[in-house]
Amino acid sequence: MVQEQKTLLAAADKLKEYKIKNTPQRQVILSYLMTSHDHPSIEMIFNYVRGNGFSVSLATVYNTLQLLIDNNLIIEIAADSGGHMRYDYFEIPHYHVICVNCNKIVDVFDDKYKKNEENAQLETGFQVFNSQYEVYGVCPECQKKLAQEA
Amino acid sequence: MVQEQKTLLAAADKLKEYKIKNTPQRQVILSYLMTSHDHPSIEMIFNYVRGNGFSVSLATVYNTLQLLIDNNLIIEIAADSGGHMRYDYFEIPHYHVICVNCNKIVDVFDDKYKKNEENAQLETGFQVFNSQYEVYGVCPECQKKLAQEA
DNA sequence: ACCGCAATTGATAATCATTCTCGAATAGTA
DNA sequence: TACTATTCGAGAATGATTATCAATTGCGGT
Repeated sequence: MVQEQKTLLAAADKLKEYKIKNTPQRQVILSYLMTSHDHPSIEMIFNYVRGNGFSVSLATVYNTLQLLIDNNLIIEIAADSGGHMRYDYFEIPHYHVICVNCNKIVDVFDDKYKKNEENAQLETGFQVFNSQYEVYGVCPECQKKLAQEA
Repeated sequence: MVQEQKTLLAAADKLKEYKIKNTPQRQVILSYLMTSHDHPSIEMIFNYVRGNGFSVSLATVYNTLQLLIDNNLIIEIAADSGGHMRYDYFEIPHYHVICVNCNKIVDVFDDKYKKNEENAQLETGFQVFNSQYEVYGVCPECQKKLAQEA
């Protein structure tokens, strides 16, 4: 069995686990997010699904992503400059370091930031179920580029 | 001197400090963000400025906010459901606890989350200059409401 | 205090991401 | 296999954001 089929099955299992009705579109979108680490935009997801021989419309991509967000399977990242939302499968807690120059997003698998959730709950009385940490800076490549220009 | 005038002067000082050219519109917008703690949306800011007898267009509100963001004077908060961006003066580090039901935003003045910036820099080689932490949950009021409905 | 000019404003138009609509297709169940 | 609620999708509608550009204005230099 080729790798591609395995990840499709993994996605199907995950959908079943969350009691989300399975469709080819949902399977492909989720499997893409589960295996790729490129924090794709809506457009990238749309192109990926069509590029792999599945039919899909933009409306379906939007609907599916919202559904996965509501089920806490994925998160939405606001990559500020450029203004496009990006999406990320979020089984393992991690945070994002974002380059404000080229919008690259790098994962850091460290869940220390999650410890603040407890405190947030105590301070505010909110019933907390998730949190997100994002760091802004300039990536090594852009540091070089910007130094040359100056 | 009335309070309102004081905050306008404070905003003017801040603009000078950051070498941003002073205009009435910028002064009012910044003073609003500096003194209000209601994390306003674009629309709220627009209405506030007009409501206080200053002329302004939406384009100017957008431009001014982007300028203040670029100067790290304010930050943009993605209040997910509803999808409207909210803005917050950010001199004193704090994080936001957001109600996913009513979109209320509560400040928690605790900068422990900022400690992760150092690690992010080490892990990724990025030159880090800022970070943002957001917690998602249900506020006490909405907890009651949702319990009653069930 | 005034000049000159680069920067800003603002009304409106243009753009473009996202949501809506609703008939057709489909998944899951019995 | 048949049934029914759900989902899909093409295109239209919406609405937030950005672009345009002439008129205005802030401000450093004189």
